[in-house]
Amino acid sequence: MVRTPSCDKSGTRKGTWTPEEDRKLIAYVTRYGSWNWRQLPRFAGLARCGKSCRLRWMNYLRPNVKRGNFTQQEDECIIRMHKKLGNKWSAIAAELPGRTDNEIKNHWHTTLKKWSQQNAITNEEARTSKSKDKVPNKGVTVTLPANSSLMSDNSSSSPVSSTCSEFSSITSDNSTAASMENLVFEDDDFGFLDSYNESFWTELNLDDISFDAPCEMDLGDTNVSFESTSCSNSNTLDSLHGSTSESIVVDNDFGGFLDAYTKAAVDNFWTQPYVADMSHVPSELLVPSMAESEYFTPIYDDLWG
DNA sequence: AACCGTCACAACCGCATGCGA
DNA sequence: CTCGCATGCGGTTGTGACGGT
Repeated sequence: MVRTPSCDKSGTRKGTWTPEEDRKLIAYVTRYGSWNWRQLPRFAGLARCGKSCRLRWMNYLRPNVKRGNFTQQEDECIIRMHKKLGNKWSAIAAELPGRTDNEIKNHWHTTLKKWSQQNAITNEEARTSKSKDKVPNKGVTVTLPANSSLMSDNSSSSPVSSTCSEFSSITSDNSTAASMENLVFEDDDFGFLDSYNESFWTELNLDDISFDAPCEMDLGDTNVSFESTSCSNSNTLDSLHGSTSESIVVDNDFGGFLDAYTKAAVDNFWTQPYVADMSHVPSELLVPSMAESEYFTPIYDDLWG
């Protein structure tokens, strides 16, 4: 699942990002911001193109990126939005806080596309049979299969057919087509899953997932959790290089993201604005070899090492 | 145990778009 | 208006994991 690192002719690295590269990118972006992606790798000491840095940051390293399996609700939202918007992955991603367009796109192509197609066939068959019976058909129903990642081993008793009518089907009726953004999940909203599968919550770590609006700030309840259910590697950053067994859940405020690292960091380091006035950046930092210097290394060794 | 096909997903590539000079 | 640059977006590829034989 991991690409073999390689270099192109100009010496720019390609392929899988290493933990060390991630450290450098996080260190730079959290402190100075992404003021120019093309120039950033040079200043951050990364032998990567700006595009690659941006992609890595946007899809995996930035705060609020939610990892782990897609929930039933997310799956249904994706299917519904795709039906409505087509391959507008960024627009669909906007409806799913914490999910990236790339992740949604991959999930669609590997899983949901098939379901959707199968479902379309099923609906067509149902429509045909119903029309024979002269029964009105209201809207298009999308039912996720019981053997999905969420429905690992149960079938008829799946949440889809149980008490969560809000998500039990997806119709073309606009009145029920609320976006995920507008959905408020109370504890009870997932109550229907309680009787479903004991391993469900531990596998997905949904108890820490927040659907707060992106702009919502709640510093009093900052919730940052980096969880690993099976990986023995305690290095948080390294766990990013694991697969889907980890879920990284960060509430939607950047301060919270930074707070997660302050324990081991130099106290006043993180209190400085992460978007710095570059005129005050020590000149020695503004050279390609910056990251090879000792300037950052001790701090981030403490943070992640 | 070895092989093979499929799956999942990280990452790359090329084009589109936005914006300032 | 045009050009060039930076960024965003969607399609596609490459590779390891995994399950079946």
